[in-house]
Amino acid sequence: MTPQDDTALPETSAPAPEEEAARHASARSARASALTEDYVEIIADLLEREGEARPTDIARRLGVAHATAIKTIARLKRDGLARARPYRGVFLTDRGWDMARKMKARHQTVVAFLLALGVPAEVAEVDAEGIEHHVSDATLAAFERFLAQAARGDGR
Amino acid sequence: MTPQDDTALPETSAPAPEEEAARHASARSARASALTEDYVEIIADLLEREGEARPTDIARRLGVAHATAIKTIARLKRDGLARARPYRGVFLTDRGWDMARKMKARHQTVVAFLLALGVPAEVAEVDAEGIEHHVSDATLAAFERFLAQAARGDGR
DNA sequence: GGTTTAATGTAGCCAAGGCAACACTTCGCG
DNA sequence: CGCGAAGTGTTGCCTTGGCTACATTAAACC
Repeated sequence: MTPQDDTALPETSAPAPEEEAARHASARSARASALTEDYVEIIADLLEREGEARPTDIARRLGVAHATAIKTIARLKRDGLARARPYRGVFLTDRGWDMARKMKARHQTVVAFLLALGVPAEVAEVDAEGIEHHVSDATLAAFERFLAQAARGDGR
Repeated sequence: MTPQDDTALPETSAPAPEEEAARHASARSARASALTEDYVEIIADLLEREGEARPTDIARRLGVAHATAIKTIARLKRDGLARARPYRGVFLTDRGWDMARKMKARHQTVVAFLLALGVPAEVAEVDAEGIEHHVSDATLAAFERFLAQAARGDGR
């Protein structure tokens, strides 16, 4: 109940009301797509690795009950990202594949970036799972610049 | 159905099932706390800046209807993060202030880090809003190391 | 002091994303 | 070929986090 922390910080300037609202709206929307992106990414991975994506495997990978996965898959179908026929596995539409490719690249970049920063591998994987959905193209590009530079020998 | 995974592709290695599920569970739970953290952060900011935090202002900052804010505030109360009496504004408990301080520091670090990486200011603000909720202590520490190093003159 | 206006609160609706319980297909194996 | 196990699908329930519409309270201004 006591602020007490007014420790002479450079006092961030007062927020511009509309802009802050817009930022939060944007973060909310990213949060909303995050699950969809996870599903698509996992389905793509299963299709590539195993040749098929079964609801139970998807659920297992996500740590969720199979009923939940099936319900979400229905939404993916409704939204034109996946196709599926009863008992026949799940497939991606072209749009689904596009999203999957994008997310896979993004995931790899984020993980590589965190590792390059010195974050322990297990932590990097966990954090990347959350961060990847909130990284804009501009920030992703900055990550890549950093990686390229680090690869060039850190010297710059 | 065909394993075929012996091919020694440089491809990311097959996921460890339980671990991946745990990672996703972790990301889901971070997603769930994100909203709470945003509310607490904003309430703290309003209290420090204006001396009071009114539901309408909170709602405006978040870009949601006031009814939504009020409902969420009730949840914060239920969870022991805030206190509020009808028509008397919202206050934070000690736990609420703890969370607020943590999130504020985290936010500032993430923004500073992105800026240092060369991300444009507006983008950094937007991305930070999403990223800050998914950055573990270890990763935050890595961000701080980077900042310190950059401050020391980039050369290292 | 009464009236208008702004803020606050309440109610009811919706979609998402969880779950458990139950029913129905498929498929592998004896 | 049949049967049982594993996978799939359905149902109904819960909580969150949005919304609108309406009711109520507090504050501001004659």
